Amino acid sequence: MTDKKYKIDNTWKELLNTNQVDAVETVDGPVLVVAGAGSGKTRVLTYRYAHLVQKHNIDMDSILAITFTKKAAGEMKDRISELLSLSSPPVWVTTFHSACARILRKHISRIGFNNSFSIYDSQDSVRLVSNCLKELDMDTKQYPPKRIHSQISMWKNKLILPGEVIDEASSFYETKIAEVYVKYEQKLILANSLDFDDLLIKTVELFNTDEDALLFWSKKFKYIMVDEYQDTNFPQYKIIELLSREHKNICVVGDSDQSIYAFRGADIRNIDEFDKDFSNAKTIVLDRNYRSTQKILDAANSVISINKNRKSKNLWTDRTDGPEINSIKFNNENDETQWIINEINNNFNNENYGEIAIFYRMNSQSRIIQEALTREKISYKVIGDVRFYERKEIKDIIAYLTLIANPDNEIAFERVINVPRRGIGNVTIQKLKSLALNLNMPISRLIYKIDDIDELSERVKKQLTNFQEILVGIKSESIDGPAKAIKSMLEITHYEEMLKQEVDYESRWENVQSLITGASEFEIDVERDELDTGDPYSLLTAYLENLSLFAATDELENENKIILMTLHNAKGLEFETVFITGMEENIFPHELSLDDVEEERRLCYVGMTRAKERLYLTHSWSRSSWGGTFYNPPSRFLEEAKGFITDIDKTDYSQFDDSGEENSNYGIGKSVTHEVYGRGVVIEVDGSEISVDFGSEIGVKHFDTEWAPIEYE
DNA sequence: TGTCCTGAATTTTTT
DNA sequence: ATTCAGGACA
Repeated sequence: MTDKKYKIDNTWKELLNTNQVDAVETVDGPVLVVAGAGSGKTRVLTYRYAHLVQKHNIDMDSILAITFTKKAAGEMKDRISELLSLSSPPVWVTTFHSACARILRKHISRIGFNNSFSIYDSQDSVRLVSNCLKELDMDTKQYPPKRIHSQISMWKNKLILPGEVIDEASSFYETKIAEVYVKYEQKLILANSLDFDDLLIKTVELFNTDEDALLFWSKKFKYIMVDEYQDTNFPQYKIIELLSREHKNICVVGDSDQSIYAFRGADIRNIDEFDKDFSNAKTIVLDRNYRSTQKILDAANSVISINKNRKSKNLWTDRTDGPEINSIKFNNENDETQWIINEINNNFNNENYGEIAIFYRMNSQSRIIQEALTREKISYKVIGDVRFYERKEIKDIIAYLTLIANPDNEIAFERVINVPRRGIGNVTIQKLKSLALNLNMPISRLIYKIDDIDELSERVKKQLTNFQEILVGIKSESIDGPAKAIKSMLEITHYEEMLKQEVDYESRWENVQSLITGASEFEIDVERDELDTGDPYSLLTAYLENLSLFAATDELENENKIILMTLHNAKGLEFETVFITGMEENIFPHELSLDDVEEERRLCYVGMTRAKERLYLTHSWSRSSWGGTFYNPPSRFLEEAKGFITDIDKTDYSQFDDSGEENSNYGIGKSVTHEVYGRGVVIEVDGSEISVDFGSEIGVKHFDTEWAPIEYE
């Protein structure tokens, strides 16, 4: 969609319908915009923003525009920048979490934290839970850290404190988890760190306890807009309620049919009760769909209408023409993927790949699609794929930087104290841990006091001193910013030499190089006036925050690449052609979500309504995962769309058969073909274990020749 | 302290 | 199918 530049001369009104214009022009007081799928919600929000700036002369620093995902925030920034011809995007068009991070960077000291706090991502948080369990002598089998963490997160989102949980625990199990919660909170404080939930909760706490801070921020933001309001949770509701107290110019936009985040505490109540929470609220309904054909709307409506307790909406469009929606059945996921690629090749070329999106329920489903696209040399982009930042080499480097910015970060410390190997083993770490526990100080602080610790051998003390010197060395160069910090970390720790020992050294080193590139770009882009000038490491801190809250891979540019993403990530976007894959029971709806199928159904509705022209729903008779093969019946959502979709049977479309051949003569340098990865070269043989290099895009994979689907050429 | 081996876990969705 | 953590052993 190309928006014309916003001009004050009212020509912009020609692009909008009456209700949309109303939503743009109603700037004062509470406004609820009920915006159905494809009703031009983003356009309304961006024009409203432009209108505030141009017509009402509102400073951009006084407008807070909140979206849910990093991707949505990026989209909105781009479109506003285009409308207003800005050279750099407005700072306060952002996600809840990063808005809160920014607020807390300024004022968190007022509630007893240090402004240089670290942000723990989910991985870090789960690790911290794991540490708590160990300290409490609890079995991680009986108490899986991941599940415990999500329970803790649920409590936190309801603003229930550890003490209250302890008091009200009704079972032994609950008491035990409550104890973990207590410890977890203590450890976070000790580590001067916040988890994702804390970013919201501490902001609420700040506003509730510090009148000045609340006044500062609620006076600052004269206008507040919140997108995807149906997905706000309780702390988020609190934050906007508090922030809008002063000016009361709060505009929320949402659609309860598209609420898909209940699993992380989103509460539809927030949007349903908006007019009770904010008195004299005006409601504007956008029910004209500009995106999809009637066929697509009919099918989507048919599915969503199954949900009970739903305020029914009447979305309409004048696009009565359009191709059929096909529901296609395959033998297995390889055929499914291959057929999709052929269909793409028949209808598209590299000029218009950008119009295609492939959706799936969970990220793991994307692997096979990526591999097939790579093999076919079709350019694609995976959205929301955080794996880059989860790679070991990247996490290691980030951990060093984190430790510079916040020496109290326990998780980062444990990660790198012996990476690269420097002879500090588990025994030493355990000693340091129990010592730290006794002294109630972060383990990372201890290394500055090693001379006072008698339990350690001279050799270990020397190694610890060495580690401390490494940190000091990196720190002195980190003032120049993250890129320099990374380079000096690599140099001082001889990290590359360690990587050279790995079989896939080259692709790992490439990752390191792109991390440095990203850091340099960040240094150019960053809003320097937003930084805390009192802190010499604020540039580094900002970079780290950017990493944990905005992955660089998340920008959705017009690159003419096929877009791959989860259904959750698809919200708010639109494409000419959409494939929704894996339409099978237990996949979608996912087997772990069967207790809330209505939410899965909304997710299906969101996915279907992304399509403008052409929608494909595909499913497989069999699918392999966990090294086994599973047979799931077609998704119930296909049945629910019956009458509006056309079934096609492609189970005779056999591109892949299962004839496995035994091979015995593997040797270094031989070419092999892998069923999934394609051609590669054997680079190492060790008994029945071989390593195969599939080139720079796929990298080196390790197989057991007894099992791997490999053939000699 | 480091290495090798075995067995278990992995896969829900996002910040 | 692949990776990872923990335990035994060098």
